[in-house]
Amino acid sequence: MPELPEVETFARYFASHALDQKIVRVDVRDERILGETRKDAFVRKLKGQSFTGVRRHGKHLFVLTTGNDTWLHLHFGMSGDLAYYRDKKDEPRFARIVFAFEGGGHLAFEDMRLFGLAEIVSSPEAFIEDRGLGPDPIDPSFTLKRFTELLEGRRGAIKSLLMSQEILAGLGNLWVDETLYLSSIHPRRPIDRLKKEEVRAIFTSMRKLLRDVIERHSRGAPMPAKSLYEHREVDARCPRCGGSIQRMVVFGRTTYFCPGHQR
DNA sequence: TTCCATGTTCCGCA
DNA sequence: TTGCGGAACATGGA
Repeated sequence: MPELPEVETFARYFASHALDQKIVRVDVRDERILGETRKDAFVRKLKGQSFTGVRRHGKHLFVLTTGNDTWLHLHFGMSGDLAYYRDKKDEPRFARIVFAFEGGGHLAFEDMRLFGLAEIVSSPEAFIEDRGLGPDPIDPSFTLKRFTELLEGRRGAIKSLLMSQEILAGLGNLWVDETLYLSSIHPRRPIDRLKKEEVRAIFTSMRKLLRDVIERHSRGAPMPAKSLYEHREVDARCPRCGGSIQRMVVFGRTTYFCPGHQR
């Protein structure tokens, strides 16, 4: 379940379970999760090291190791997850990489659909630069002014822009829909026809939503009953305006919205 | 059996 | 140059 709030949750999980323990074994169960990286090189870089800290940018997680200039980069694709456990019988079914630590703990990087990626990178900054990723929307330095600048001179549907990682890094299909639902903006609204106060509404709703979802994940709390998330179904009744939830395709993705209040 | 899935990339077309 | 539609990737789950 990996968009920005989920990856932030993974980052915290990683930090609270898997830091400062010597990696005694690296089991790559399916090499396809390594992308272009060769398995022996991957194992050589990590075995005998410890993880010492985590960082996140958008949907990307970076873990610093005691090796010089060695960061583990994880992307969770559509179905990636982390699981820390001591007893081997608790290993997840779709574990693709298992790190075994001195002391008996294990961290599995699981990913049923294999769209995820694990690789070694020299630094998060270099990776972000190479990939051309946009700013992270909950970074303190990301302001309404910067958001407004991102929209300048652009055309097309607002949903497409919010989904584009080179513009803004971290939102995906679910939380873009939720952001626009909260902002009362139609997913296909042309960017150049957004009023100033609508841009502000999107910015505010997006940041509040992302922080709220992270907080809910940390408590294991469900989304509010009035969220679109709980009503992603054609003809469901909109809990905000009583309208009828509809579905369409935008940016190649199934999009739920309420035509009653999203204009 | 068929459709759908929280992501990304590549290609062709306008 | 920008934006968009479609397909591909891999593997379930309903």
